[in-house]
Amino acid sequence: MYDLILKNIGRHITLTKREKDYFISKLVYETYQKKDIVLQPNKVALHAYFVNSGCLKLYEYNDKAEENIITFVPKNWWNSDLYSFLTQEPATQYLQAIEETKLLKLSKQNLEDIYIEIPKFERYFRILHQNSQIAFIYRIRNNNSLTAEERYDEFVEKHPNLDLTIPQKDIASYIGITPEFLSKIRKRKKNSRGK
Amino acid sequence: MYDLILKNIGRHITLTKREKDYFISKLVYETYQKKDIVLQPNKVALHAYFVNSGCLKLYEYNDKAEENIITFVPKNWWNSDLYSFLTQEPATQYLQAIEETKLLKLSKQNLEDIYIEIPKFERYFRILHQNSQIAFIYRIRNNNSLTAEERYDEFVEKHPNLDLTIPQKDIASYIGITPEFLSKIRKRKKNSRGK
DNA sequence: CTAACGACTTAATCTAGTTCATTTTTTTTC
DNA sequence: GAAAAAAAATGAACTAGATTAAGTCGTTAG
Repeated sequence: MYDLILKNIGRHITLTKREKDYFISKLVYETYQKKDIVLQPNKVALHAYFVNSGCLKLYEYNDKAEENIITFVPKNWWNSDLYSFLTQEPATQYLQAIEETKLLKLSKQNLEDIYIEIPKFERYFRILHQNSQIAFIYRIRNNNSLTAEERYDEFVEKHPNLDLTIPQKDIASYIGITPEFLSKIRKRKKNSRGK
Repeated sequence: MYDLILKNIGRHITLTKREKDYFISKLVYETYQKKDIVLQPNKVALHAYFVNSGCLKLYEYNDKAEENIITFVPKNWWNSDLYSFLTQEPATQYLQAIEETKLLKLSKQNLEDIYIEIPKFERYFRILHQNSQIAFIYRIRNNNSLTAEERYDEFVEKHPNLDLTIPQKDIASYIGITPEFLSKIRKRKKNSRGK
């Protein structure tokens, strides 16, 4: 149950048995079914979530009432509405299970305690945020310089498993196009492969 | 000379006099003139840079040989080619002064030493990366759901000073449109204001 | 079992933004 | 301060992708 998260942490920092136990004692295990909402706007993001199995999507509605997928949160990743979690103001983002998903949740208060008790965790999360920042820069670059088709190719390459399980419209939203246009792209691909 | 950076750090962590001196001893002060290149592809990003005065731009060329502005780095911000800095592989990004700019540079090795000597710095950079991540998510959302004109408005609102000093084509690149179209947007605005 | 709802497809039409080519303005350089 | 170079403006033609609308499957709930 805690293997995955401990292994994840172990890639960046080394913990003693006691520290591991302390950390784990701060986590709460939860299971969500497909389409269950983990976090929603107007509630405060009291927790950060680690995906032990399954997958979440993080999204928001824009002023045109369109669903806007910010990112998928697959197994072995942390996420939350980061701004809300940081400031403890109401969230603007939804976090929702796209399949049966098991989470380990960590409250803001417990995390603050952990930072004090085991400062190594500052390093752990520093590295994670640093990596995320790199990934988001990469994505902004892609959005600005690739065509929709190229972005789709990248997505499939990066998440070969997700391409099958998640609704196409969610992929479309993630790469910033309409579902209709993604459908067109796929058709184009199928034809050019077929000939 | 070190006031700005110490004040910046002081917003997140508290240092003793000795720690401040230690930290400062690891920094190197440098002045760049307008258009000087601070970092370029195929060199390794050996340093992270703190802008003490002036402003940098961080950009990359895509495969169509177009300049792609990732971000501006104004006074009081850190930056580098983060991926190269992290892995010590050759950079892919340019870091260039857009006006006379004074930098404090910190080598990867010195930073590693600082993390060991003063672990509080893990916290400092954890918070900075966390904030950056939030800002990049916000920008991805804007790129996906706002029109070019709305993005331009946001840019001007957020960087009222930059709007005047940097070339229009750089703003266009930052918000992900062609310089011609930005020119058109500006004309439209001028006309609608004038009437 | 079937109604109904959501997801996907298709196709016609439309438009925000691009491309290309030319001219004007501003900035740089010597 | 003139010449050269870079940046900005303008406008016409074009296109990637959006919008709208209709039709086809699946899947789920009753």
